[in-house]
Amino acid sequence: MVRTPCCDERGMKKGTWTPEEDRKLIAYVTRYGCWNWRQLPKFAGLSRCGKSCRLRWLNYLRPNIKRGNYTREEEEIIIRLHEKLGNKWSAIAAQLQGRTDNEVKNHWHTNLKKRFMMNKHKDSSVSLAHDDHQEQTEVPKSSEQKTAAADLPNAETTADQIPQTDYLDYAELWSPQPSSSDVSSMTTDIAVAITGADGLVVEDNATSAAMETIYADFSNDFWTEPFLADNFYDPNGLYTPLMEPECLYPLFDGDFLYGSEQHHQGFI
DNA sequence: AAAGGATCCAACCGCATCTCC
DNA sequence: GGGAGATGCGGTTGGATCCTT
Repeated sequence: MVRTPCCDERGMKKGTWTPEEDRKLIAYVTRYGCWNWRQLPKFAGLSRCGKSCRLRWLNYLRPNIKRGNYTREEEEIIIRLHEKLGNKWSAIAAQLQGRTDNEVKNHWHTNLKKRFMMNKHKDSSVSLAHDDHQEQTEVPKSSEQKTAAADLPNAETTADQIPQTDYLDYAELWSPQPSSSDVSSMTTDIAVAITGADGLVVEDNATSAAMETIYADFSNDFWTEPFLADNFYDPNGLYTPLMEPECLYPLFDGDFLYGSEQHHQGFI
């Protein structure tokens, strides 16, 4: 959204991603997987560094990314895990299905931190002893973080299973915004979302329109025309990536990837 | 209505860690 | 074991948008 497009000294484009770039990246990763981020932009026809492609995919384009408002439960998990782990955003995000570390980090800095500190300040007037404990846990030493991370609950862990502290009244930390269960948009199934099926929400920002354009484009040429990377065919098979399941759209599991007419029509 | 400040969040940067040879 | 390259992670930036005056 934000950065002014520019190029670095090697001609690599920087700044905001265009719908066309998104389309290329989605097309490539869904078809070939993210086998090598360094090489990927070259084969995908992108003038971006691999790092930028990876970030864009992981934080924005990959499937099952939940966007929009956070639920009470999600905020509770973030607060509790942040107490326990510190700024281990990836570990925290791992406990929140569909949330990225970047998004969790942003949400913490823009919403939760403020309220957390206010609450902390309020409590400090009540109990200094508790505050001391909090100072320890809020900025854990790296070794302590590692230990805590090793103790992390698995992805199925609910907020109730995470140890609570006795000095926080989480009820005062909740966002005044409506629960995301009411209004949040979720790219649980991007492929379905872009079909415009009844009852489905799309992205609530400018990119949603871009995404629709991207996938609309698919109906025109992506599934019927050879992909750009095919033009770079390497007889040694170098271009052929390992298909990493986590890099694929769930919808693409099974026959759709290979052209199921039924799925194809649903997708478009 | 306009100006200025505050907020939000996508994206970049640099360092840490992992993996492979 | 160690060096090089790839990937992951957290801190930070900065422009768009929202809010207040």
